[in-house]
Amino acid sequence: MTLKQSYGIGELAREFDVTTRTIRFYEDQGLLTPRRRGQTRIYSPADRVALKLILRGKRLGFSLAESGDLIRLYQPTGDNRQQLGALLEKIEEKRTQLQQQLVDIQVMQQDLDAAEERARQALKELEENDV
Amino acid sequence: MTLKQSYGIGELAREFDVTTRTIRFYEDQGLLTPRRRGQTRIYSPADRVALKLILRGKRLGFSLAESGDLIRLYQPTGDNRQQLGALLEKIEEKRTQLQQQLVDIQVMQQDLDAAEERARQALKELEENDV
DNA sequence: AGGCCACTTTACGTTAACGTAAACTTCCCC
DNA sequence: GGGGAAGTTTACGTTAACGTAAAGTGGCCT
Repeated sequence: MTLKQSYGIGELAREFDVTTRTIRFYEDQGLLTPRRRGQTRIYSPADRVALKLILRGKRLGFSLAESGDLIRLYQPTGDNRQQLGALLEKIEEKRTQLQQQLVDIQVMQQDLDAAEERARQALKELEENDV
Repeated sequence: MTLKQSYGIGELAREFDVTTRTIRFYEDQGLLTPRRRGQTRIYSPADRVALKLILRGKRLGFSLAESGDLIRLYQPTGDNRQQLGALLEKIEEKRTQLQQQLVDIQVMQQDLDAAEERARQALKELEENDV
């Protein structure tokens, strides 16, 4: 048994812990493109991947527009040289941004280490005064 | 010659490339606490560090409230056990979040690698049709 | 048939994080 | 003493990313 090949909106909502409103909003923004059965939305595995990308982007502070860019980086569009060039530029740009974020995270982690150390030290001193 | 020990608002704005409006807004939110000379704001090195923290936080998608938490992690407040405990919890929480972000970044970097590879491949095929 | 889901559309409301404009004060310079 | 330049307060405006309500549709169960 391989992957499921279609999903309902409630199903996705539960899986990723977002509201159906949110999912429909992303469609409004052009980030998801479900087909319809009657008037009901049916989502493909590609839509599911896109949603996953969006939420990952959110955790990193990306705007929906930025996540839209990322999604498009995946869609192998019949491209000419112009577009492929622009694409490579965008990729490079994102790479730079991610690098910066990596550095930011590392610095913050060190800051947290220091803060924890100070807190533990303060606790220790309280203990000693207790004795 | 050591560090400067006070800064003007315009000075900070230029250094960090934000508007003075933004800096005053952060003060409104309780994230900066400049003293005054007359009616003019004078910022301490601590304020400058706080501002740096805020902007780093922004690059990682933190809200101002979250950055406010981080700033407070630095201010060695005369603490009792209760507060120190809560502090250590907060630190642990942030740590977890940063870990998740690290993973997210790594996955995205791999995705970018794949996207770049595909783009380069598409370019190559265009070249070959040109010959 | 009645009822209960899960789904739909439409539309107005909300919050965060500033932008933008207007109308001052202060200081410095010529 | 007139005019920038940089600072200030007050206040309304704006954008992104949804929340929230209202009213309707379609299936399935009993």
